[in-house]
This record gives sequence, structure tokens and C-alpha cells, in this order.
Amino acid sequence: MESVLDVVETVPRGSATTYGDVAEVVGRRLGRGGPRQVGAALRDSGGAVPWWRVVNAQGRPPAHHVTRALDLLRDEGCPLVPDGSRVDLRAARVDWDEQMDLSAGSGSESV
DNA sequence: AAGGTGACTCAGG
DNA sequence: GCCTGAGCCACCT
Repeated sequence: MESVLDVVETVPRGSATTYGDVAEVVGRRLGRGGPRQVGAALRDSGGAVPWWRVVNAQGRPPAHHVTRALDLLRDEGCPLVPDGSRVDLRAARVDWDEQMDLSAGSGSESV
């Protein structure tokens, strides 16, 4: 099941989300799945999804592609902290209540 | 069945 | 702000 990838794909450009948030949104559909499973799914997905928009609770991208993710995020205009070493979750964090409504009501629909 | 691992999170020092 | 320890769930050997 690619629910995780599905949620990550709904993350708009210039924004970001945390593994915990994705885990919670996905967990709401699957009933289980911890933050680690989110990362596992992303790792398995390869590059089929904007994994760089997914960061940990510290607003920091995966240790394997920190520079890569930060470069992409900065290029997309994602609100990073003054240091540019991590994402400003306070501003970048996606409001899933709104996001779900948007993704469900227009554009990225499979139909 | 049991043990080890990992794109995580939270709490404490 | 950074490091350590414990908890967590799914997957692999």
C-alpha cells in the first residue's frame, strides 16, 4: 500500500511535513504504521515522491541527503531557518485538514 | 520463535 | 543546541 507515498505527493511545493504527521495521517487510514514505516516507504519509493518535503520532528531532512533536500527545498522556496540548515516547520508544516480538502476537491484527483 | 535493524519520536542530561 | 537512552512498529535473517 502506498498510502504514505500518496500523502507525501499531496504536499504542496514550498511546504513540508514531518514523518510523525505523515504517520498520523496515514495511520488514520491504515490504522497502524509508525514514523519509521513512513521513512521505510519513502526509502523504498526511490524518488517517485518528493521525499525532501518530508523531514523529521527537528525540521531536518534524512541524514543521507541533508544537503540534497535542503537544496531542493530552498529552490522550491520552502521556509528554511536563517541558518538554512533545517526547515522552519512553524511556517512550512502543512495543514493536512486543508491539504486533504484541496487534494480531494481539485487537481490531483485520479479520476 | 528469537534477535537485529532502521529516511523516527520523546524525554532527560 | 547537542547527545544519550528508551519506546515504537514493520521487516529481515
